Amino acid sequence: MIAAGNVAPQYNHETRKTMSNSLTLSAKEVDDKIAAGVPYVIRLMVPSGEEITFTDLIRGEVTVNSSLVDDKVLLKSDGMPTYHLAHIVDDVLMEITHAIRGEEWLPSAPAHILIYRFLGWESSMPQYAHLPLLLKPDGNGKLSKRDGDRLGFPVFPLDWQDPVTGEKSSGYRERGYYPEAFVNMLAFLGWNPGTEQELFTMEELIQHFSFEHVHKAGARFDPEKAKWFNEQYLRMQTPEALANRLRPVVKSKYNLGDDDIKISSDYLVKAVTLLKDRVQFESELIEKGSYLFQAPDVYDEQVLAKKWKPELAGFFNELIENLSSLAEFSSITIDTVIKGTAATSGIKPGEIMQLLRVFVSGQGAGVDLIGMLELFGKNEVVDRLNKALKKVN
RNA sequence: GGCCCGUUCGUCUAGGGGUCUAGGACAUCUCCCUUUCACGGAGGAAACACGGGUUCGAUUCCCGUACGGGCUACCA
Repeated sequence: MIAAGNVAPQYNHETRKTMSNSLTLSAKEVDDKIAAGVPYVIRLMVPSGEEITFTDLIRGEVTVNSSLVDDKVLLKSDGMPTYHLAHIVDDVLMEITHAIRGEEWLPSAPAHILIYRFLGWESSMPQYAHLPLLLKPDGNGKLSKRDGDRLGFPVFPLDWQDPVTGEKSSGYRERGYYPEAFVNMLAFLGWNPGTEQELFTMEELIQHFSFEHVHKAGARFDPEKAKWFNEQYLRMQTPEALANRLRPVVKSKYNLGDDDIKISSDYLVKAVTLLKDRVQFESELIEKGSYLFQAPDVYDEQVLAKKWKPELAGFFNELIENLSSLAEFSSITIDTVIKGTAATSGIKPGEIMQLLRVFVSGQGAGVDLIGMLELFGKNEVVDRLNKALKKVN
């Protein structure tokens, strides 16, 4: 089993007879070489023409003829074991019951079975399960870390920098995926519960998982579905929890004081409630809802070009006045005032609703308008309206 | 190239001889809701790779072909 090996293509039961190794050299020659410090490796001597059968929990019985298995290196010339030897020793010492790994290990599994056998450890051999691989969303081949940054989704759980190449890869956590969503999404790539339930907690996953329901073919990764899982978990968060996590972000982004109303629980919870069902990530709360925390400086040009007419100034001034005189500033009273003012001015609500939204938020589309006005409160709304009117006139 | 594993809507998949007119989800399309955009609701389009068997009957079992994936390192 000892070979003075360099690069050796196809080192197996056939070719080893033609190589310089402990099988072809005399015992003395071998001893001399070792004594002389000639580097060597120790290989597994695979028998020829033997059927090796093992049970894979996912694929059932797999049979391979040993002649097809090559003489794997077990101990490298530096004395370190290869994975082939190491994982077996580890697993036996740790009393591992199930060896679950990717399908790329399937071809070397027969060699592993042989090692257990030769070591007399067959009775402590774990059960093997070879999981299907994750494939690229586009093109061919298995998913690799490069695909992630190329296509804009993470591949690793956490941000990671290759210590050798210095190459950086973004992680799920840093991209804002909930750990629960990540686990749930991953579990469904290749496995399914056999029911129509898709959202599983870790406890449910542990309870329901079974190898029989693992699909055999590789699964093409779908970034859209991954986002969908996160969206589902975001929906499950309470507005209070989201508000608490949003507070420091809003505070520092807009440089707010500790007692600023915009980071009060009341304001934040209402803002989050308005935003919650429109986003997939917590980071979008502030990206898509920035106008809830800061009055706009720019106003949607397209909407303005299409809807704004100088004649409307009178109406908006009147609206500001009517809103100002409101004793109770609630969605019901706000709604009534807007419709009422429009009616007395002979203006259809359709003409001014979107303008109102743009004046107050800068954007042509967004969260519920009336709810947003109520959230702002009377003074803020009046201020924003005056500011906007000054700008468009 | 050789060997191993696989193949149901665009994608993830259910289904394991008749109940399949093949189910769900993501994505997509239409409509409703909403004086916005989303969300939500309703509906639509969309698949058993192909060829041989076996069988009264194959998406389901067997074989072949095609295609896909993996392995083929003193890496895991």
